Amino acid sequence: MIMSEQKTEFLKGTLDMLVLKVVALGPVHGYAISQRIQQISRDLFQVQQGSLYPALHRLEDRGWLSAEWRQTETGREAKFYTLTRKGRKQLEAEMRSWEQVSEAVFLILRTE
Amino acid sequence: MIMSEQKTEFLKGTLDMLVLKVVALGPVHGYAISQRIQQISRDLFQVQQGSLYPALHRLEDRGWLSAEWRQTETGREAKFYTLTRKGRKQLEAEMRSWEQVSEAVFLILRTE
DNA sequence: CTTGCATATGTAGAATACATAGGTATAATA
DNA sequence: TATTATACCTATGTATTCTACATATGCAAG
Repeated sequence: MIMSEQKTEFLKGTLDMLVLKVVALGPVHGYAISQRIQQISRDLFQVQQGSLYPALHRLEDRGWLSAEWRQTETGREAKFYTLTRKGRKQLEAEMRSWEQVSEAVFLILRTE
Repeated sequence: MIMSEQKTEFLKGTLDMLVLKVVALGPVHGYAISQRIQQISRDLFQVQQGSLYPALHRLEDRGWLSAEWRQTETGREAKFYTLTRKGRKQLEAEMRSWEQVSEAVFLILRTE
């Protein structure tokens, strides 16, 4: 994941959660996932293909996503991903975890 | 860094910033840094020594921290770290970056 | 019709950071 | 005296991600 002209470190570990979240909005193929993440984040995040596709396979292997070849609106073959029930639970857990972490980080950053 | 009974992924990349921030509060030795991070985060974060000391050396190598052997209040020798000017700039940059990232992450998580 | 672009998926190799697990040594305390 | 808390350190393994590359299709412009 790239942050335009910025350090990317903070994103480590969030990719899976962000992908799960985008898929949770409805079945999508990989390419569209990276576009949506970029759009919603107002161009701050840009998921590289070399990060995205391994991540999708990883999430599928873990049973959090299921995949199916379908046609896109433009008539092309693409692999559409859907969130499984297990994936939804995982997403919820990760979101709770993220909130706790970001809160604790802010606690430390605010300390004087 | 450990999160009690939770996933640690989200912390990746934040360790340096948190360490810089704690050192910014005043000169401290490594062992105390890990304790403060744990205290301030209300036991959510627990920095392992195998993560902390390499991180301190990394930050020192980059010129963000300077180190000096002194005596602790209990009369023991310990390596006290101070934030350099370069380190302060780095910390400020990382904090700005973190805020942007966490905001963008929330943007995506909130999307419906 | 062919050139180029956006779309779409994938892998190999390297970099990085962190955790695990081990080690040394001293002061305090039981 | 033995154990615990303090205080430092490194070697190794692993997971994630980036860089770079490879492949292929649909469509529009010329």
